[in-house]
Amino acid sequence: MTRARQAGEAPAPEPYATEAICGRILERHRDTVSVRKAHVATANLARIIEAVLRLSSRQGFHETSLRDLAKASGLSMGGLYSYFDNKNTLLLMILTEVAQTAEAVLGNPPPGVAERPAAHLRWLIETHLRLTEAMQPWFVFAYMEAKGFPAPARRIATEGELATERMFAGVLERGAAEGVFAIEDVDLTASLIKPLLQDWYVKRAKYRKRGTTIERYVAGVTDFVESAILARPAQSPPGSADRDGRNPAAVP
Amino acid sequence: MTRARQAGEAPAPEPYATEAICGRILERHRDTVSVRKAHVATANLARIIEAVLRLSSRQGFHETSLRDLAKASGLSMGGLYSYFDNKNTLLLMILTEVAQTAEAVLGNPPPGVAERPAAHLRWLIETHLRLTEAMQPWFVFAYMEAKGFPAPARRIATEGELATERMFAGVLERGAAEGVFAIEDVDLTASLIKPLLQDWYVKRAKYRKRGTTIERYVAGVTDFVESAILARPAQSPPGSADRDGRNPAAVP
DNA sequence: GAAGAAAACGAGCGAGCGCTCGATTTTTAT
DNA sequence: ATAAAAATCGAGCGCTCGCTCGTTTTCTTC
Repeated sequence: MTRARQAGEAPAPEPYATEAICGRILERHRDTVSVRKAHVATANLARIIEAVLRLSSRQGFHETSLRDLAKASGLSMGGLYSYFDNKNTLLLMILTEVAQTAEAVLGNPPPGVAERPAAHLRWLIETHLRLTEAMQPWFVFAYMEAKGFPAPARRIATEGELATERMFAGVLERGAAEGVFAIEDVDLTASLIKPLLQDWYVKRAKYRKRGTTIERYVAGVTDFVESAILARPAQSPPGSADRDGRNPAAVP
Repeated sequence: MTRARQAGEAPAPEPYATEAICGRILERHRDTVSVRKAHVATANLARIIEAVLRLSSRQGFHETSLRDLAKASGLSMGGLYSYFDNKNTLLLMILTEVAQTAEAVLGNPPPGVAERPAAHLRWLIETHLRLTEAMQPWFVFAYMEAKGFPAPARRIATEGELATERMFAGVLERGAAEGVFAIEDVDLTASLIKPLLQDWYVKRAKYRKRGTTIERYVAGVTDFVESAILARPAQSPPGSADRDGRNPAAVP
């Protein structure tokens, strides 16, 4: 996904800065961006996307008019259309970048990790949380704005989600086969881990207000998940203890 | 919240049918609804809300025009305005109903349950899941559409969420004090349980496609949470096992 | 079944939307 | 310095939006 930089160009010190990400977007959309000088195009695209992420987080993408966006990004109405051919394309640029980045980062565990399910699971949790922290506005946007759009945009978002869920399911499967994890339903368990990770960026404001650090959250989720699924050799299987409180459902 | 019905009126057999809920909404908004005959108003309000929930789930509330809504509900443009004074009020009607129902149902455990934390936690999980299942379109709407709206609507939604989270924190706190639960950080754990419950209605389509029943999901979440937090007398505390795979974060 | 009240109707209003395109400014090359 | 090319500009177009209000239909009552 990330291409090697040309010699002489300064190496990006911060690969998840808006400008760096927009460089990658530009490569993927050279045909829709009519501005040819790369550094100008990258800088302006970064201002546009920074603005659209900020405005959309407040009022939603649909409710963000191109006039608002022009004002916030410092370009004119017509100027914007040098960077995308219509508003939907702008949305797709962001969604595909998020999906591709997530797949590229989470799909490449460091050597030695993938072989040990317990370590791999740990790495997936921590890396997922740190990636979404570094690109928080992007992931929130993808999560919130994917709904209610023409099929292609929706597809990209849900496919991306399923892809990472499948990574978790794969690790759990291998761990269960090796006897490291004790899991009844692998797919369901993978489904339950996903929202624990999404909560960190979807409800970021709540955790910020409480002063919860990412280190604390990583540790909390890791402990929670491991306590739930790690095989405990000298003990009865989970779910068999404390079977008292079975109450009739209050809702018919 | 639910008032006693007048004698002679048929008792509602299904308290979470759209019509029944709309009856309650009507009581709360008698002043904004100009139609005076109760059964006419209830029926039409139900058709309006059923339509707006359906259309919004596809395309979002903002993107649902009142012309679409008029067509889908079988009323005219002007007719709609006999039931709300502006589009925002319609949104607030739904949000407040969801928040009030959740608080009323979850805040009233059957006698005997609230005294035993383990049973109370179980009841909260199952009741939350069954309530959101019975009112799924309502909860999805509240979750998805609360963003990007004037402060009051946003407030209602986030307050409702925090209220139920506090119920969980309370139970966990009591259980930890009694030694039934082994929990390091009660507030963080309560925060982690919430998204497990929300996932059931937010990603309902995924679970439907997989054929996951609500019974299966209730059991899965209950086991997952209990395995993570139930005190295990004859064992080392959670988080101390398998501390090998600590890897450096891949994301700076 | 006629008269009054209640409810429903839908064309029309101003405003704001996404998008275009000829004019203008800035950059590059000679 | 100047001309060609690239980039930017912003008023204007057609359209849809939320909302109104005089008219028509339906229901109630005697």
